[in-house]
Amino acid sequence: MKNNVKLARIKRSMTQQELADRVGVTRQTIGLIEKGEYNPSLKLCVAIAKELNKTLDELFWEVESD
Amino acid sequence: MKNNVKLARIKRSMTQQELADRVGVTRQTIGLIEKGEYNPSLKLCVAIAKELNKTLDELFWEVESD
DNA sequence: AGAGAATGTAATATATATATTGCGAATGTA
DNA sequence: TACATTCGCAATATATATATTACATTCTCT
Repeated sequence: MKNNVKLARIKRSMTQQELADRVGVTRQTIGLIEKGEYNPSLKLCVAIAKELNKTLDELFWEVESD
Repeated sequence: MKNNVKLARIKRSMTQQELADRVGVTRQTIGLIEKGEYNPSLKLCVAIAKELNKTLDELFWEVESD
């Protein structure tokens, strides 16, 4: 479950805690998603994408690397 | 959690059972996702999208209606 | 070097996605 | 009519996403 969340978050100079608060989860959840160890729910993916001004595809579709 | 899964599946003339088999879940899970009552995992969303030759955005991003 | 913020990570608890089984309704078709 | 296919829809069981709490590590700033 590789993704571009960490990259997009840092570009917007947000902390994990800030993003977590804005999408209504804990910092740990964001951390594990960024690490690629979680398989997050669609609802959470959408919330994260909107918060980071990205689409689902930009964050989660066929991510090559970072 | 509205989406375009049912529409895309029928366009490819697949049954719920076929799609379920190909993405490795049960027919019930597909049915509930199509009905919009589930909050599926990202991994499952990606599997469904690939099976239906769509992207995440096409199936799950800001779906207006069907 | 020290302090504070941001992050990594682990243990246990809880909520919920998904499986399993089964039945009923609608549809097509022989 | 009868049979098969597809789908809707329950009830219960299981797996796993997420919360909670806590501590360690890394980085930045003074």
